[in-house]
Amino acid sequence: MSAYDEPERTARPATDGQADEERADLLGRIETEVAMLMRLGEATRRSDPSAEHRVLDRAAYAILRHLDAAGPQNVSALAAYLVLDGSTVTRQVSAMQRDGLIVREPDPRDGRGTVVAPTEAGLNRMNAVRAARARLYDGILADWPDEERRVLARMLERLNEDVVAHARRSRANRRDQRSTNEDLP
Amino acid sequence: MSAYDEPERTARPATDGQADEERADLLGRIETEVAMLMRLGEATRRSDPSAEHRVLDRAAYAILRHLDAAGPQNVSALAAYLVLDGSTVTRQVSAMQRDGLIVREPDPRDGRGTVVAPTEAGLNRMNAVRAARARLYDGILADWPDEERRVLARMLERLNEDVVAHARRSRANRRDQRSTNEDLP
DNA sequence: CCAAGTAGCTGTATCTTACAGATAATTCTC
DNA sequence: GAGAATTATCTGTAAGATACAGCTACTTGG
Repeated sequence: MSAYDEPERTARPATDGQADEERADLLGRIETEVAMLMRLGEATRRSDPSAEHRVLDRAAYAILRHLDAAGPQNVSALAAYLVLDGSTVTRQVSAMQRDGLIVREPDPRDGRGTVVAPTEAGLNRMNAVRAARARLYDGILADWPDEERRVLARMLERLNEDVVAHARRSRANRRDQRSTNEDLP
Repeated sequence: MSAYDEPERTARPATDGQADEERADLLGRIETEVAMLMRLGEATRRSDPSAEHRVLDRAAYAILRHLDAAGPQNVSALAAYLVLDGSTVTRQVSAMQRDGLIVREPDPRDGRGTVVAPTEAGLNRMNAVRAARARLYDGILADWPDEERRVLARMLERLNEDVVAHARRSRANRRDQRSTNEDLP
């Protein structure tokens, strides 16, 4: 955890000020664009005239996708994968159960746990939403040649990997700090 | 709504089925990653140990950036640029005024309007946040060589342009529909 | 000068998520 | 094993971000 405290870069060869500036500018551009993209998220979904986006909450969709891809899971595993608080997953899962999208059963291997599995209806709904979103992005990226789309996909995948990794690291850090603080009073 | 029942792909020229499939898969990947990135937004900001992110709301930051880049503006112009509802901007701007980040003056050229301008304090705050975010992204992208970062920035910029264009188009569409409907009854 | 349109504001509602605390079950330690 | 520490889930509550509908004040085109 000490690699974390250090701003990771102290004295630096003064030689290459211009390159440094370009690096800083790049970060600024990336930061700006990611912020914009995140802010636009809701607007984009709402802008989808096909209304399919309304049938699944953000987290619900992500949960179904992950259950589909990785099989039945308990709440904690979902929360960890999705970088969400357990309480959030619990609530989403409750709503999804009410709507018949998933089933919840006690974990046979751990009496505290609950295993969540998608239902047929849940998977159908997910696929419908997925298709609608694909159409939406096909519209947004109408002018992009395939090669560019491939590059975009690759970049986003790598970015997300690193964002997730970073979020997990920081979250773990914060947990540690909290429990350390609790010792002090 | 009938497109909904169909699993999205009926008879289709069998000629190029493979390329089509790859295109669909690409869209799926992009859709997945954008959704994930948007969902991660809050987590990422919260994960920033430097806490600067707390001092500015999402929209407040975007507003200051735009005021900085494009000069004083009235509320509507800000809303249009940021793809936000006017009421949202109004509220943000009120809070920002309370906090001394911007000043609001009647528009000399239009008695209905209000011109919003950043204060020194506002710009300082924005720059602090910007720097903190740049640090954050430098950490997230620690393993990325400059060339990759450049590609990422370019891709995100183009994606956002198209997302914004699409959101505006759809928004206009919806407005038209609404007013058309109003005529009917 | 009046009708139609526009800018901004306020009330209210929705969605998404987190943190803190409670409960129950599990695992570790001696 | 008995008690302590840990973990999984759930519930209560709160905060942030944003939109839509309706209001007032102002502007503008005939």
